[in-house]
Order: sequence, then structure tokens, then C-alpha cells
Amino acid sequence: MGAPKQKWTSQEETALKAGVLKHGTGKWRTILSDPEFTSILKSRSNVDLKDKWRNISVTAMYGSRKKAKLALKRTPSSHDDDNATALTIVAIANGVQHISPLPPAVSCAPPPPRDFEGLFSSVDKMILEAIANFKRHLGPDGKSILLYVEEKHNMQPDMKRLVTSRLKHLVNVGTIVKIKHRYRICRNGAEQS
Amino acid sequence: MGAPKQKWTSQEETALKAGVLKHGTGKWRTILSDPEFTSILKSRSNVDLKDKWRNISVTAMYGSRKKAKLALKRTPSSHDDDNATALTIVAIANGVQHISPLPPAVSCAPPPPRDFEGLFSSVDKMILEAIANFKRHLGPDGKSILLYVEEKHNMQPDMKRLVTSRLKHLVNVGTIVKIKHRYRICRNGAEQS
DNA sequence: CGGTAGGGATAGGGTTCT
DNA sequence: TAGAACCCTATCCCTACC
Repeated sequence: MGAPKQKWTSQEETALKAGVLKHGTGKWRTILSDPEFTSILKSRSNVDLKDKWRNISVTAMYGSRKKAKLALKRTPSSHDDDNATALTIVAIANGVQHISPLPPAVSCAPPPPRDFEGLFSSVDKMILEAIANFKRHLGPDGKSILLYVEEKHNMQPDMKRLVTSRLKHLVNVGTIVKIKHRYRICRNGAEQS
Repeated sequence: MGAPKQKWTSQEETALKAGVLKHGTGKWRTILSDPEFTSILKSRSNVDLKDKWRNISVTAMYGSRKKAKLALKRTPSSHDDDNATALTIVAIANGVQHISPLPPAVSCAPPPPRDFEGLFSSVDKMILEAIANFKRHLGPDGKSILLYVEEKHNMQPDMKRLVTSRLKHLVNVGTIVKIKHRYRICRNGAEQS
């Protein structure tokens, strides 16, 4: 009676995905406040978003949370990769897919991150995105970033070299900093401790 | 792994409690700097300590912060009592408890607040600590301290009498003063406003 | 600038409903 | 029984205020 279990509509789900693409995971309140999504998601809380995203991610990767836990027990591997991977999966779903399951009543998809200014800047963007979508202070390590980008491009082995060099480049020009094998966006030129 | 949530170990928690008993609440940086605790708590910040203490206190009293807030809304009563009570609880836990949940691999417990000089002095200590560590001007009243001492000792009626009499005793000998049902450490004989 | 208090958000485990 | 939706709370983050 209090609440008969409010199932997620595909509009809501689409908005959530777009929100994650735009603001990153872990920015549930931000997504909720974004005028682009707030009306669609107005009956959801930030925690709802988090939970739904978990369902989406875990379903995409393992089929279920239960299996996910089992899988993670067997392989206590870098948990960060999973998050990046999930985001990638959804990114693909949302970005590559030209038709929505439902005709979006509102333009809830991200504006257009479609401006390819060249491969480099494209990769740079993805790298920054991968880092930006990291909520913790410690950023992702190179491996996670790589995985993220590779999957985005269907495991092109060329990508690895490109990403690695771009990563170095971004560090060199001061866009990002590398601290103990982890990368972080550099806010103002230098990120001294 | 960036830091998927660094759960507090029982060693750390013990160190924090000991630190609060030694330096008082609100002295997080001091506790961190204390050579007695600095190594155990080296991966924690002063803010972490503050947060964890809040968690411990509130859990001991209400079960959770959420319930605490609700309880406080229903009863906008003197918030000071809560803090004292929490401290008392921890004081008791640290001072009376003879067995740790986990056999401490390292001697991480405070050197020895284990010197039982008798039940009286033990109770006196708890009372004084609870009051001393109070930063608000109004001290705690005896009721809440009593209540939780009783609970901690499984409602032993003896405890109630003991605490009450010790409280009176401490007032009589001038160690503490009682002002409007609240107790304060007496610094120099008189505590005029 | 550094520290603390407090409000609030998130992560992850757990629970309920279907 | 599984999976989706929802709850609980330890931990973490942000901001105002010294």
C-alpha cells in the first residue's frame, strides 16, 4: 500500500542511461537535478537511480546480482573495471543504437557527443570520460581506462597503443596527472599535494 | 580498489575509542597525532574519525542516524545528553569489558586502562570521563548515564545504586558539581557562572 | 589555511515483492 | 526461484563556520 513497487518505464531507464553518460556514475543527485532528466525521473530518488543502475549494470555483465557476487568471489579482480565496463556497455547501447525501444516523447538522449574532431581528440575524450566517471579521488589505473576504451571500439588491438600514448600525452601536457598508477583530471595545471 | 569503502577494523575502532577517552571528542587531529594511535589509524583522516565516532555514538543510542533524527524530531530534548551517553557507553565498553571480540593480533588496545583499582574508582572514572569529555557547557545529567550503565550491565539494580551513590560522592567531595540536574567537573573548588 | 560539526550523498549488503 | 524494486546504514563528501 505504501508503494506497490513502481516499475521502471523505458523512458525512465533511457533517461537514467543518458544521465550516467552525461554526468557519470555515482552522480545520482546531479542526474536528478539535471533539467534534462528531472521531469522524467521526478518520481525517483537518487537512491532509486543508484539501485536501478546497479540492476542495469549487473544484468548487462553477469545476468544478475547473484551471479555477479559469485563471479566476484571467484575472481577478486579489479572491481573498477566492472564499473567501467558497465558504463561502456550502456554507452554502446545508448550511443550506437539509432532507434530507441520507444519513441522518446522528449529528447532525453544526450545532446550530441557525436562531433568527431579526429581520432585523437576522440580517444582523449574517452579517457577523460573514463576518469571523470570515477567518483573516488583516486582515479582509475591505466588498465581500467584501456579496457573501457577498447571495449568502446570493439577490442581493436590498435587501440591499446593509441590509448597508452594518449594517456602519456595528456599527462605531459598537464591535462591529467598520474599518481601512483592512477589518473586524475588536473584542475588547474598542477595538482600538487 | 580505488577505495571501495574502507571498512573500519575492530583494531581501528578500539584505537578510536581509546583516543576519545584520552583526548575527548572533537579532538580528532590530536588523536590522530597521538603516537599511541597514529600507526593504527594511519589510513584515516581526522574527518574519518569524526564520522566514525558519530556512527558509533548514534548506533549505540538509537541504532542508526536515521532513527536518531526521527527520535530527535519527536523529542527536541537536550541534545547534550546524547553525547554524554554515547561517551559513557564507550567508556564502559572499554573499561569494563574483559574480552575483545577478536583476539588482538597486535596489542592495539590502549596500554592499560585495565588497572582495576576497584569497582568504585572504575565507576568514578567513567563518570568523570563522560563529563570531562563534554564540550558543551551544560554537562550530562545522571539519568541517561545511569540508564545506559544499567543496560550495559544487564539491568543490574546494584549498578544503579552504585552509580548514583558515586555520583553523590563525587559531588560531596567537590570533584564535580551539580547544576540544575547536570554534572560538571569542578576545576577549582567553585564553578560560579 | 586547517580543523570541526553537521547535513547530505553514495556504496553495498540485505530484504521484500512479484 | 530468480530478478526487480526497495530498505538500511557504514562510509564518504561537501559546506559553513570558526
